[in-house]
Amino acid sequence: MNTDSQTEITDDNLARQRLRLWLQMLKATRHVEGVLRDELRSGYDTTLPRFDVLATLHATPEGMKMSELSTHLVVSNGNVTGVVDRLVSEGLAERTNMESDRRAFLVRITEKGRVLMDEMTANHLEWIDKLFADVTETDAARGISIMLDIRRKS
Amino acid sequence: MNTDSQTEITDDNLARQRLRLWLQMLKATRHVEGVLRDELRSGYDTTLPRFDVLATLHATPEGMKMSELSTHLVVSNGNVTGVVDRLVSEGLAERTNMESDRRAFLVRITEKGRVLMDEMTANHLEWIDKLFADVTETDAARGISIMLDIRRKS
DNA sequence: TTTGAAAAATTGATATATAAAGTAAATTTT
DNA sequence: AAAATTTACTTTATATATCAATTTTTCAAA
Repeated sequence: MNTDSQTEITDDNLARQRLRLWLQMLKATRHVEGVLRDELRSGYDTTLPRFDVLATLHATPEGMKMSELSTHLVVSNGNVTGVVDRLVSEGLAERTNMESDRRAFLVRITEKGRVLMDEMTANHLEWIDKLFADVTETDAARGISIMLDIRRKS
Repeated sequence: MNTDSQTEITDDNLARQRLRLWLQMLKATRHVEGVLRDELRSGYDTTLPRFDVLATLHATPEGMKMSELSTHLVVSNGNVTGVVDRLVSEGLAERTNMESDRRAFLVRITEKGRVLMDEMTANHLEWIDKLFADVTETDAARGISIMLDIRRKS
């Protein structure tokens, strides 16, 4: 048991510093999402969730299961169902039945989706590069490490 | 104009590293939000957006305008309207007309809200402290600095 | 001081999101 | 192998979110 008052104060300060980091993460994330959302809407008439799913499929041309998509994007299962529904109706993605497991679907990007994403991902990289212009390579590496540390917990 | 091929490769690597940071920020943020959401629902039968607004009001007992709330939380104006509506109907927040500007409202936490938040914020600090347990004080400071750098852009 | 533009909120339409319940298929248990 | 679980996904209900349009007020300029 920790009964040392100096240590308690130190622990409390650390906790508050961690809280500050969390609040700043939230603000920064929402800020970036806002900019990306504007670019996607004005330039491509699409939304961030659709882009996120399609970008994932673009990076994995062999396709993914619905559950793999939701795990990768850290969103709920039902959420992915709806977004993929719209992508399919727009002809940008396709659902294929899996012969190995008839409960599951293999979701894949279509040729139309691939062509679109070839262009969009290049722009996306530029948007991020501008937004993160003040972040050095060292800081980026450190930031990535911190984010991984956070996600490792519970 | 940059025509040096070595520099181009370096720039490209940096851009890709920044993109990696962004993707990890998104994942970490969603992970933490998921944990907080679960705690708030199971422990207090409330939601993350409601908590975020109420926590802001709790930290500013003199109250804030709707637009100040939305700016602070980096969400849209219409969004805040709805969340505050529910907080008011639950008796946790109140709207007051501003004599200085009849277009605006002053939103304040109620006594009932304050009592509730006194307890919730303490728990919230603990949840974050656990989730960020692997983040040292130095890393937290660096992380905060990185987040501020990002938000300063555009 | 009247006109015009900007600011503060709300509203309505649409798209996300989650949670919980439900369906169907695959696995594990007994 | 029949029963109980688990897994993969969808569906429904509800709560966020954004955007665009609208209302009301304020502010600035002619």
